[in-house]
Amino acid sequence: MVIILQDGSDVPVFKQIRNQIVVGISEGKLLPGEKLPTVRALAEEIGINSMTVNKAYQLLKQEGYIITDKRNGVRVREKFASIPELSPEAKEQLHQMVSEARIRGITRDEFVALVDEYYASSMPDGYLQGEYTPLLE
Amino acid sequence: MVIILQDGSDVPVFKQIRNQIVVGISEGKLLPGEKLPTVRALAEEIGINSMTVNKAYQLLKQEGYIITDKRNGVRVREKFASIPELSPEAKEQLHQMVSEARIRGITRDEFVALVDEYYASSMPDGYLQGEYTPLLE
Amino acid sequence: MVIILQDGSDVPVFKQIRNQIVVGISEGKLLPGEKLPTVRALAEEIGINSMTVNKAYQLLKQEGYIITDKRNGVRVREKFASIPELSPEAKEQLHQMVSEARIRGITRDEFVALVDEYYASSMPDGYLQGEYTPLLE
Amino acid sequence: MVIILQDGSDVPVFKQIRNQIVVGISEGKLLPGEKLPTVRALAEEIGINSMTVNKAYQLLKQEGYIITDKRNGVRVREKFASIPELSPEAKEQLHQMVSEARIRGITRDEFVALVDEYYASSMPDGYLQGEYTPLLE
DNA sequence: GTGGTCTAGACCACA
DNA sequence: GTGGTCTAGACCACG
Repeated sequence: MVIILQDGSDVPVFKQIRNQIVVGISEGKLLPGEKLPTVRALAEEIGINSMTVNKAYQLLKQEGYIITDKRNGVRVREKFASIPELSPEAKEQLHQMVSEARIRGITRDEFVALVDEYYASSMPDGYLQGEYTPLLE
Repeated sequence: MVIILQDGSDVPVFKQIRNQIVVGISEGKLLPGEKLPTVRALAEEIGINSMTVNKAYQLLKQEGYIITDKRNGVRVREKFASIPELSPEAKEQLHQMVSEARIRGITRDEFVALVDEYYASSMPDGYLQGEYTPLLE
Repeated sequence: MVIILQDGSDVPVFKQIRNQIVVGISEGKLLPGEKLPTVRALAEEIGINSMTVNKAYQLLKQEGYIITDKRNGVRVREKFASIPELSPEAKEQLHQMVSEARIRGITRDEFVALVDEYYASSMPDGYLQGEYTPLLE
Repeated sequence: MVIILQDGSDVPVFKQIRNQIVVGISEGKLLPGEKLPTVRALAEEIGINSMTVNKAYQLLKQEGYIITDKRNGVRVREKFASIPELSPEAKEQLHQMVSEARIRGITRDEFVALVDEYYASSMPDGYLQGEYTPLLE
């Protein structure tokens, strides 16, 4: 999987990495248990400092998306907990997005069509769910 | 309309103000053409530096949500263009949200239910649309 | 409140800081809402790099112990959620400690006496509990 | 006795082994004088490098939990000294745990209940005590 | 002035 | 060779 950094973005580099890996997991571009590049390798590949990659990995680890291990390096978690609620922050964000869409005159159906498009990209229901391994908020 | 600042939020204060005004417009708590408080008045009301309120208003003006008028102060725009596309940033944000929801095991229907809830809060179709006055991206 | 760094300790500096602040909150040496030193000030005070202090603060923030804010700097959270369960890691740690105590011949009563001693140092029941603001594991 | 390695744990492998053996002794799953598997056997059994097992055994030996004997291999110590004090590190750890429990709103009685549970799993008073054979700190 | 991010380069424990 | 920690110094957005 390739990480592509947006140049002038206001979202920090470490978070861009984190975001793209999360999307990758959701869409099956990163398989459960798959090994991720080492901190140093990824840093060199995308031309940034390894501490920044480290920061991204730490965040992903702490959120429960990946597992780091001296023996095996960094790997995508095998199974994810089923937490059928968005975080309050995500809900607020969605609320905000709907408001802006509404002002643009985007109808409910148009909005939902976009949601469906993204759901179509991600893996089928239950693909990642398994034994209880809670994600942190 | 009351602006409520979140205490420990990562969202900058000026953006919190901007966000709440946008939601207010979408949900009819701020009517088209309605006069907003002056920078200084709002700053005093919520107990922050007026530079910060100014920044929020500048952003809202630049995005086309409000209009500043020498005679009448700041007012909500009367009519908004119909731009039936989210901004690329918003789309990417939605993509990201769907991905994270997917990993949590949230189904398409559960997600859409949330969207519907927020659509129910906002004003009916076409409420704000009128003569062509494009929003800036 | 003074932070004292253990020199040859194998526990990382940023975690020592985090630990001492947590104990400080529990024992009332840091009051709810109290302002903590700035990143730079604390770094200088204990003679370490400010990124290390930053790391400690980030951790505390993410665990819900403190609130960082550009306006007000860093402050101890006002109210903590009541989560009447230790984390699985903490339970395992306690299990381990009891096992080692047992081998040393320390009786249950001797062990509990130590627990009581530490409980006596901390603030009374409900001192920090309030509206729901969940701690992260 | 079976050693089970936690996959994504922050606890180093050699320490996980050491910990489980200590708990095993305390709870009678490893009897005084019982022979432990050889380094190579255990390494193969749990699928890790034998250097790592060696490290665990060295630590256990240094702490006085096991005895290596040219003729008989590695055995659990027969009798342990009565040292009715936790190590300073363990005390500090307990202090830390009580502080965090306190902030979560866990009462003294709830905490002690957990301690009792672990004491119930371990062997009765004096089970391992005998002639003076001091543990190293 | 504040927290937050990033760099380049070093060192360490673990495996 | 791996992840993790720390440093010294720089820059940025927010307020």
